[in-house]
Amino acid sequence: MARLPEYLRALHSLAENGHETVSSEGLASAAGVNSAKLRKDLSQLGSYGTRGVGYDVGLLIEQIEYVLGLTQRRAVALVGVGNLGHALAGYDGFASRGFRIAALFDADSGRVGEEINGLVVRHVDELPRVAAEESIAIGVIATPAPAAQQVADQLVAVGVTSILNFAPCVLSVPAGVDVRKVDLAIELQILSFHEHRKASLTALPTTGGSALTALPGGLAVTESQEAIGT
Amino acid sequence: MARLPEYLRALHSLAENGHETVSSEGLASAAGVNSAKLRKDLSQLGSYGTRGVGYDVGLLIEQIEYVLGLTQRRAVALVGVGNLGHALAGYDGFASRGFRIAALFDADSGRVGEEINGLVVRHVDELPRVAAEESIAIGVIATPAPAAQQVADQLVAVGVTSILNFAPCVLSVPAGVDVRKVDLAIELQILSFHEHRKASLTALPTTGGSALTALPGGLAVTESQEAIGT
DNA sequence: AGGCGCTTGTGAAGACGTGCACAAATCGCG
DNA sequence: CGCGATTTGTGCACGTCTTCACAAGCGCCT
Ligand SMILES: NC(=O)c1ccc[n+]([C@@H]2O[C@H](COP(=O)([O-])OP(=O)(O)OC[C@H]3O[C@@H](n4cnc5c(N)ncnc54)[C@H](O)[C@@H]3O)[C@@H](O)[C@H]2O)c1
Ligand SMILES: NC(=O)c1ccc[n+]([C@@H]2O[C@H](COP(=O)([O-])OP(=O)(O)OC[C@H]3O[C@@H](n4cnc5c(N)ncnc54)[C@H](O)[C@@H]3O)[C@@H](O)[C@H]2O)c1
Repeated sequence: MARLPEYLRALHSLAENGHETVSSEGLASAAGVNSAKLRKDLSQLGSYGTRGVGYDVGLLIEQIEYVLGLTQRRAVALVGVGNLGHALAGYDGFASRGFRIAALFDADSGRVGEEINGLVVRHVDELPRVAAEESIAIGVIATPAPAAQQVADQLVAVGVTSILNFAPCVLSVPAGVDVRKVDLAIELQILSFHEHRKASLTALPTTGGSALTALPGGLAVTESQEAIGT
Repeated sequence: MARLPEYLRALHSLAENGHETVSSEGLASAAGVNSAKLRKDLSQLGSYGTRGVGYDVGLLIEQIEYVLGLTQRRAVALVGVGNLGHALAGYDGFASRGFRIAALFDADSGRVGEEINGLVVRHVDELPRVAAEESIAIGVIATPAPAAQQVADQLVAVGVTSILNFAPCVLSVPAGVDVRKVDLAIELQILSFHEHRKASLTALPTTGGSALTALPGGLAVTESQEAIGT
C-alpha cells in the first residue's frame, strides 16, 4: 500500500515524542487517515497489534521498514543538477529516511566537477561505470522534459528498475521498470480546479452555475487530504 | 478529475508539434492512460469530439483550462525560501502553466530582502498586508516540518483556501480548505517497496519467499505508471 | 447519394477501495 | 480469579473507478 510510508513517518514522529505504543485511532489521526483503513492496512502485514493496548511503535517501525525494503540503504542516482537538482542534492531528508544519494550526473560540462554536499557532479556518460561500482537502485530524473526520456533509457540500460521523474512528461519504459512522477504544476492545477469549483458554488448557489462547472455528480479528485465541507 | 492536468500537458505538447486534432487513442498514449478512461473523462466536460475524426486540440485545451479555472492566472505565495524554496521560486514552469508567483516569504530575517527571479523575499509577518494587495489564491509551504502547521494557520487566516505542502507532515485545516502534499521521501519509499518486492520474487520463485513479502493478493500501490509485467 | 472505415460516447460488468459495526482478544483491577 | 474497559482484526455492504465492447455518428471516397 502507498500509505505505509505515511504511517512510517507518523510512527517515527511518535517514537521521538516518547510513545511506546499507539492505538489505531491515534496513529490514524497522526497519519491523516481513517482508523479502520489503517487497521486493515496493518493487518495485511501480519498481526502486530495487541487488542486492548494498541501497536508497539518500535516493532511496527521495524516491520514496515522491512516490508518497504528499507533495511538496506538504497543508493540513489540523481541526473540533472540544475535548479531543482541542487535542492534535492542538498536535502538531508533522504538520508534520514533510508536512502543514500550515491552519485550526481549532468550533461552540461560546465557543471561537471562541481561539488555539492560532499558529492562531485559527474558527466552522464560515466553512468555505466558508476552504476557498476555503486549498484544504483533508484534513479531520479531532474532534467528538462525533452531530455528525460533519453536519461530514462540510459538508466534502464545500466539496470535501474525504479525511476522518480520530475520532468513534466510521460516516460516509456520496458516492463519490470517502475516509474513514479512528481509534477508540481499538476498539483497546482488540481488546487486551481478546486478553487474554481468553490468559487462557482458560492457565487451562484441558486442557479447552480454554468453547465460546465455544475457537473452531474461533481468531479472527484483522488489523493491528498480534502476538507471541502459544508 | 485529477487526470485533466495531465491531458492538458499532453495537449499542449501535441499543439506545439502542429497537431490540430487527436484521437482518443493518441491522446491517451501521450498522457499514459487507457483510451476508454480518457473518453469517459472528456465526455464529462461535454461533447467536444467529432466521431470519425477525434478531438480539436485547440478547443479541448480551451475547455480543460476553463474547467480547471486557469482562465484567470492565479497568484501563488511561497513561504519558506530555503533549499527547496529557491528552486521553486526560480522555476519557470509555473508561469507557463497558468500561475504567477506573487510573493516570497521567510521567517529568517537574514533571508528577507534577498531578490530571486525579480521577486524580493519578505518577512512572513507581512503576509496579511501582501495577501490583501495581491489576492493570493494558493499558498505553497516549503518550510521545515515543525513550522508547517503554523504557516498553514497563517495562510488560512489571510483567506487562502488551497495549500500545497512540501513539508513531511500532515496539516490540519478547517473545512473548505484544500491541502495537497508532496513528499519526495514517500515517493522513494514506494519505489523501494517495489524494488524489494521484485527482488524477493526473483530470488525465490518456487518457495514464494518469506511470509511477509508474499502477501495474499499482493499489495497494491496506486498512482503513477507501473509496468511490472510478466 | 450511398457505403465504408474510423472514432466517439456510453451501458454494463467487474474489480477495487472504503468505512461501518461488531466479535474476539487482551490487560488491569478489584 | 473474574469482570469490564479497551482495542484489534475483519465480514459485509456500499460507492467509485476501470475496462470492455458496441452502437451511433461523422467524413471521405467512389
Ligand atoms: N525547479 C523547480 O522547482 C521545478 C519544479 C517542478 C518541476 N521541475 C522540473 O524539473 C526539471 C528540472 O528543472 P530545473 O529547474 O532544475 O531545470 P534546469 O534547467 O535548472 O536544470 C536542468 C539540468 O539538467 C541538465 N541536463 C540537461 N540535459 C541533460 C541530459 N541529457 N543528461 C543529464 N543532464 C542533463 C542540465 O545541464 C541542467 O543542469 C524540469 O523538467 C522541470 O520542469 C522543476
Ligand atoms: N530540499 C529538498 O529537496 C526537499 C525535498 C523534499 C522535501 N523538502 C521539504 O521541504 C521543506 C523545506 O526544505 P528545505 O531543504 O528548503 O529546508 P531549508 O531549511 O533549506 O529551508 C527552510 C526555510 O524555511 C524558513 N522558515 C522556517 N520557519 C519558517 C516560518 N515559520 N515561516 C516562514 N519561513 C520559515 C527558513 O528560514 C528557511 O529559509 C522541508 O520540510 C523539507 O523536508 C525539501
